[in-house]
Amino acid sequence: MRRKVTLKQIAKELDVSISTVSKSLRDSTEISEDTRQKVQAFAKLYNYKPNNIALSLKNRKSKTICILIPEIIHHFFATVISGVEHVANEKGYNVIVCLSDESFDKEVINMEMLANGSIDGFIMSLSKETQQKKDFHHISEVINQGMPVVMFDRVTNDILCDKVIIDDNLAAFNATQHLINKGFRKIGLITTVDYVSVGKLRTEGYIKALKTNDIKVDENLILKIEDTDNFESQIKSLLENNDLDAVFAVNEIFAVTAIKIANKLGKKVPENISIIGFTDGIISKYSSPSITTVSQNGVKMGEKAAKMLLEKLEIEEEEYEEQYKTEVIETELVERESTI
Amino acid sequence: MRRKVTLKQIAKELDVSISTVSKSLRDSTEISEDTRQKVQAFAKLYNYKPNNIALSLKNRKSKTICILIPEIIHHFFATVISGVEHVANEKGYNVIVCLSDESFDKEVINMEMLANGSIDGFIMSLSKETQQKKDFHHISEVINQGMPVVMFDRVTNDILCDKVIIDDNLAAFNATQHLINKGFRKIGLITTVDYVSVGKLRTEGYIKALKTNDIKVDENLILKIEDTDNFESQIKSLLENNDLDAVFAVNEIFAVTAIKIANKLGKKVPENISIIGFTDGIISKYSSPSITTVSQNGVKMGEKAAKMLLEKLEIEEEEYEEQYKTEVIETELVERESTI
DNA sequence: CTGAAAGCGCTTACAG
DNA sequence: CTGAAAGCGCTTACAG
Repeated sequence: MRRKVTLKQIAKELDVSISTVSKSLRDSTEISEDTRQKVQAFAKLYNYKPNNIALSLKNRKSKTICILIPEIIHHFFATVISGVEHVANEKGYNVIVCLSDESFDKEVINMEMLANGSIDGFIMSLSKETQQKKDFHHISEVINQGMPVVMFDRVTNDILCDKVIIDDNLAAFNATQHLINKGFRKIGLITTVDYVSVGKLRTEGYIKALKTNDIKVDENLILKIEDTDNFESQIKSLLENNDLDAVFAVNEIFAVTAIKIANKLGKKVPENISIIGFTDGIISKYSSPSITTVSQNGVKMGEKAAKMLLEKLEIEEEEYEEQYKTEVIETELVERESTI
Repeated sequence: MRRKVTLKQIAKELDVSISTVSKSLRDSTEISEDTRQKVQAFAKLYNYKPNNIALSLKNRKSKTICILIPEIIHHFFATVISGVEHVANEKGYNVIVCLSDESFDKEVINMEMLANGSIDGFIMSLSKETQQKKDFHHISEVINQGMPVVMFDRVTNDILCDKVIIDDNLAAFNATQHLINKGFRKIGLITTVDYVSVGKLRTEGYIKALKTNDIKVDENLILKIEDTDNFESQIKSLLENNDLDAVFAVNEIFAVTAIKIANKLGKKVPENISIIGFTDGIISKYSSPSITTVSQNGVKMGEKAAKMLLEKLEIEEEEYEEQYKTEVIETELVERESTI
């Protein structure tokens, strides 16, 4: 077991100063061709690699960014990570992934822990609990310290920073309009409780589409799910008690569950009831029937968020101006087998 | 925008030495109650947090580990990350997630980049390309430097280190035996090419089960898929050209695709053909019919791997002995609707 | 062309 | 009880 070699050791071996070694390795013209070659050869032989931590301390940046998300099991977040990772790696940045598990406390702890030099910036999507509490002090604190933050998907207007979102309202409007265009009027909505920002926006888009088409909004057709553990029975009641033409679900789990329950109730999808989901994940793709869905393009969101963050990190402090952008990523309706 | 406060600044403000500040904050008994309180109050007011990077450099450890995986989009890997993250966070460690994208080069670059002080240890699953090349020098190099590595799932016998695996052979044997017990004899296998270690082991388990039950192994019923882009047609031929009773697929994508194709060919699952998959992911759970599958328990694998790694990290260098364990995580057959 | 010094932000053995 | 010094591993302005 041979420990990593340091500049100091090389200097000692070669009987030169540490400065000379450092400069030689960085190809400084200050150093004679001769010494440079000697040092470089030696360094190569011993497989010298500069210590990242020392560099971080010296440069006051870690070349590492953090993506802080509520859950990794959700396919959407996994795709975002994938997008972030690619852009970051390309620019020589590492990515720390942190999970808040939808908990406010964990979100705070994670941010405080990493904001002390470990990372250069955050990409984050709010936990449910944070959205509910509307307490964002941990985020504004980090921003106040001069650390850039990019929020995506679950964002808040209470914090000024770069954001990457989709137009949830419009996407939901379009999905609903698509169903209306097929001639449906009794369209159910399976959504989340209102404090989840994207759920609320999607609900609004649905309502707007109905109103635009002079369809009366029937609260009985709107199911707001709070608890992700036991929502099957709620969906069952919705489908049982209302003779729906179609359903718009704000995520793919709700959509696929609706299909399963419809089947059990003897309603064929899409013959008897059409279903549209949200988020183009593997469930939608591999479900039978495969699910027509609003494609959210997590990879693109991640890439964009990473690009925005790195841009902020790369500009010199002097020319830094506080100017925040909100990028809206295009969604598209992917038609599959769950709609006629 | 107010920068993070340092010991130096506090020292200056309070007109004491940096050492005194440092000791006060660490509650050293060397310091008078008075100074201690004064310093602590001031630090709290200015929200002082020690700089992680400086601590890392000083302590020669970063309290960060890396999980290096081929893909994050695969649900299995996402669950492993989740397990690793929980255990690590509990012990005050951060987790860097790196993706090799199944590429040998990316795996090497990632490891070399992080092995220089950024992290204290690796948890990893080999990329396909690495398994194919059988080139593991990057891993042995890291281990030689004294950095602990824990491999999981896709491991190799060529490297001595801690490992967390499932008994792929046995799990496949059991799954196949389950089908045989139902009275099936014409059982197809959809697997990967042999250089993917787990694919090979699962293939062997399948063959062993057949042989144990005196069923002739028919190579025509074994489909080895190399390219994940275009395997539908291959599965289609398999199902079309052979009147199978059942299919054992080594992952859930293959399993769900088999179901879809069977449906299209007019074969009902499970009435006409039973299907068992591998990896208990969301696809298996939400597919219609839901899929009977070998549950791999990624969370548990991740937790175990993290525990093993942290254990190595926490023991003192002196008492460190090179002793490697291979933990086998139990699998279980989750019966659902795709088998009779 | 080479090296000593200062510094990034911290800790700690040692001196006073 | 307090502080100066050395050190973690590096870079770089400056002196010689």
